[in-house]
Formats: sequence, C-alpha cells, structure tokens
Amino acid sequence: MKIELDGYDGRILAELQADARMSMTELGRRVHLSPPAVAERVRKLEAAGVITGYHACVDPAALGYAIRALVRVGRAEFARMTDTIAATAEVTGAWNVTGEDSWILEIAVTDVAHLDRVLTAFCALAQTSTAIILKTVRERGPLLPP
Amino acid sequence: MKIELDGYDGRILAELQADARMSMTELGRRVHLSPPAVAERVRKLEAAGVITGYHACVDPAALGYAIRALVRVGRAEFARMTDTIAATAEVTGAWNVTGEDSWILEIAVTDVAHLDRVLTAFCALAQTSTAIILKTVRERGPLLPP
DNA sequence: GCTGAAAGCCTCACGAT
DNA sequence: ATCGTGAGGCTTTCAGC
Repeated sequence: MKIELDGYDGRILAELQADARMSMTELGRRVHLSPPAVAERVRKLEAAGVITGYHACVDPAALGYAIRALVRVGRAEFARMTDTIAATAEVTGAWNVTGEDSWILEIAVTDVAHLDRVLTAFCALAQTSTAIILKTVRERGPLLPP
Repeated sequence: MKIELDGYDGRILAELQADARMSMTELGRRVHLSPPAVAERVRKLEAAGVITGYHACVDPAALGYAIRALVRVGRAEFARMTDTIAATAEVTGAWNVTGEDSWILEIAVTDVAHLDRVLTAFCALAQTSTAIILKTVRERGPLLPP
C-alpha cells in the first residue's frame, strides 16, 4: 500500500483532482505519456490508496439547501454520536477533533426550521454552537505531494 | 439556470457522487435509461450548475500529510485573509462564517513544524484556535434533492 | 513505456412516443 | 419535449516488444 511518487504521478493527481472525468488519452497528452502508460499509473495510484475515489460535486444551493453551517459539538459518547451522524443525511462532513469541543460537523439544510430539526438531534447529545457559512472561499482544495 | 429535478435526476446525482468516472452506458443501465438519454440529462445538470465538477479524491495521509486540522480564526480584514488563504496550498477548505470567529479553515500538513509554519501565517491576522482531526467520520457526504 | 488491434464507449442524426 | 436505435469515430485495454 506504500508507493513512490514521481513527477508524472504529481501531475496526474493534479489533473484528476481538477477533472475526474478526463479521458486517459487526454490525461496522457497533458502529462506526456501514452494512454496505456498513464492508465497503468492511475490504476496503481488507486491500488495504493492514494486515489480513494472519484466524485461529482453538487451545488447545495442548486438543490435547495439554502443554509450551510459548521457546528461544534461538545464531548459526547462516541457511539451515540456516530449513530446520530449516520442517521442524519444533512451532515455532509463530521470530524472528531481535539479541544474543548469533540466534534465539528458540516451540515446543509433547506431553511431555519430544517436547521432547528438537525441541531435538536445533536443538542440531545452535547452542547452545540453553530456557525452559519457566509462565503465558501475554498473547498476540496487540491492536494499535491509535499 | 433553474431546473426541475425528477426521480431520474436524483438517481443520476447519487450515482455520479459515488463514482464520477462511471461510463454513460453503465449509468444508463443503473437508472434505466439509454446512454444518449442519460448523457443529455447529465449535460443539463452541468449546464444548470447542479453538477459543478468531477474530482478525484486523494488520501492526505498517503501523500505524507500526517496531520489534518480545523482552525478557527477571529475577525480579520477580509482581503488580507483571502490573500493569505490563496497563498497557502495547505488550506484545503476555507469558510467565512458567523460567530465570534469569522473564519474556519481546514488544513493538511506533514508534521508539527509544518503546522507551526501555517498557523504562524494566520496568527499574524487574528487569534487562532486549532483542533487536530482525530477521526474523519464523514466527508463529502452525498447530497440528494431534499 | 510504446505500438497496434480488438472491444467497448460516446455521440450524432433520425424516428417514435 | 424526451426517449430509443443505429452508425461512425474515439477511447480503452490487452498483447507483444
């Protein structure tokens, strides 16, 4: 599962993070490799766990999720928390972290009533503090080898 | 730029969020549409801004980013903040939010010295408080029509 | 990692519902 | 307006080198 990454791999990762549906032919053209060579490298990056998947990115607002928020949640029983997260589709991100608050959640809701419904589920487990997202300045920033 | 989404679109969004590199033939097979029909729907979802892109997902740890953190940053001059974010590739997410802290950043660094370097850049703008990510329970949770 | 051939995919035009 | 069918061109993939 470990792997040595060279310059080709770095450029491949950059291109596929920018456009995951790019053809292997086009990708090869951009990094100056033949289609079979670049396809084999991509296959190895997937097998090594460097590339974990390919995902379409959807605009929450376009689906009617007018409000996005980051919610801090205090110390709560781990299993109870993961169960509640698993049962809540509005949670788009969930991290267990160090600090006074043990959890940070990223949520998407349609309106204030919806926000209240989601927060109520987590208020039952621990104290919450909610920060409404005003502007998303960066998201899914591309990662390159250090 | 507005659009009515039916059951087909919902299933298409679910499939492409799970695997963005799926062929239109396979996608059509799964939602019970012909390849041209499903390709036309995907094209319209892109044009309407519902699908904003397709991205390969990379494991930070596999690239050597052993530490991920969520950093809260207090009130800072907006332009100064966006400039610093733009100049810092370690910032994988950046949100301007309501509350006592005006910003929440998601960062990926290789070690503690690297963490210090990144935090120092933002400490110059406002007070920061850093929460190291212990476990990622959910990330890029799929969004479906409400 | 490259080349070449076979299989599969994408996309266009066109006809049907 | 939207779907399905079929042909042509491109992409992917497997040998062999």
